[in-house]
Amino acid sequence: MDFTATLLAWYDENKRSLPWRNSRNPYEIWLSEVILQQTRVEQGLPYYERFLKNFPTVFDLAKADEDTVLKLWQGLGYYSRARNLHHTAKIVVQDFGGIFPNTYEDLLKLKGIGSYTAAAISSFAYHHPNAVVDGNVFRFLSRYFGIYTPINTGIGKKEFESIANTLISHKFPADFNQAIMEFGSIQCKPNRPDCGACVFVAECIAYRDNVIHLLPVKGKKSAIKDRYFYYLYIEKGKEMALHKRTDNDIWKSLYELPLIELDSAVSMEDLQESDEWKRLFHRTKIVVQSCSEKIIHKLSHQAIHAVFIHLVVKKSDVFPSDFIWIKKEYHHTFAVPRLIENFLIHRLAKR
DNA sequence: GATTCGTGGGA
DNA sequence: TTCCCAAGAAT
Repeated sequence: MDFTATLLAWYDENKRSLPWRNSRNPYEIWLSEVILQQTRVEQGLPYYERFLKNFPTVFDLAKADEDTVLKLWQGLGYYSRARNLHHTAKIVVQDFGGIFPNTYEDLLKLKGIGSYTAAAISSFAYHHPNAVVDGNVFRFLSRYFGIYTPINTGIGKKEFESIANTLISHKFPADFNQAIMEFGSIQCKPNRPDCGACVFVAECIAYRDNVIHLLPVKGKKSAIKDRYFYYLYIEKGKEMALHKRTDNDIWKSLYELPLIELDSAVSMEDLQESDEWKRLFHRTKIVVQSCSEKIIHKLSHQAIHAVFIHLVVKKSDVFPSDFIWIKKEYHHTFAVPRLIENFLIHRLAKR
């Protein structure tokens, strides 16, 4: 058997049953692919079900508020995906009458759709022979062919896409793409794959050379930056303050507690000497109720050192206009980062 | 083209 | 504890 026949035979025997498989609805495929970007199937699956239930069609998604979309996305991370998803839904409805583009090139023009997702939609929905290259495909092909080009470079990406596009079955492009990703995910795993059970072991260059654990090659990752967040849980009667993040930074468009960010860890005394603290509270006498232990929230490239400070202020106190005052019991209707959600649910609920 | 965008699970 | 990394894309 040749490569494709071997792969498709393996897939037929070993494929998982997943809700977006066998769908040829471009909206459902697009939704699943965006949710699954840099996300494990098990983590993304419940989000896929919820999105499809709340937004059965692209028209439903297009007419929703961005805040509603972000709330449904809460906890999944990489929130630009949700904003781009919503933006693209509106484009598809307004410019294309709700019909998705059906070529790789036109799909690539949409926000949130890169080379992988364009290939996925064009092959799964329209059976066009565009090869998907995700992390699973990088790993499998780098080992099978013994390729040491770093996969996280432009050169590497082009090289592997070129190879995948020469391999892809023109008769079964959708099944081929599903199969090669499934194979990388289930059989050609990152750690200690069971090469004795592999249908490609006889031809695998990395196995022959005993370098399975060295492939794929990746360039070094950038350093982790430390940041120091002092979050203010400000109570004013039955209300509390929130703030919406708008900068091009982590958690853009999500809500959070009012924040003082400093460039180092400081004591409560020093915090109250900071310019931002004075700007917020110079005209009022606030009462500091309590202060949490430092919580270290780890992201891919940042470590957030967070402290939550509980304050009580008077009805007459005035604060910046970008503060949003909400009834305390409504906090769960706002999309917030996990760090904030954990505080609101666990710490706050204990009172 | 190197960096930056979250979160959670497993070794 | 720490590190890796998972159906990538935008800048």
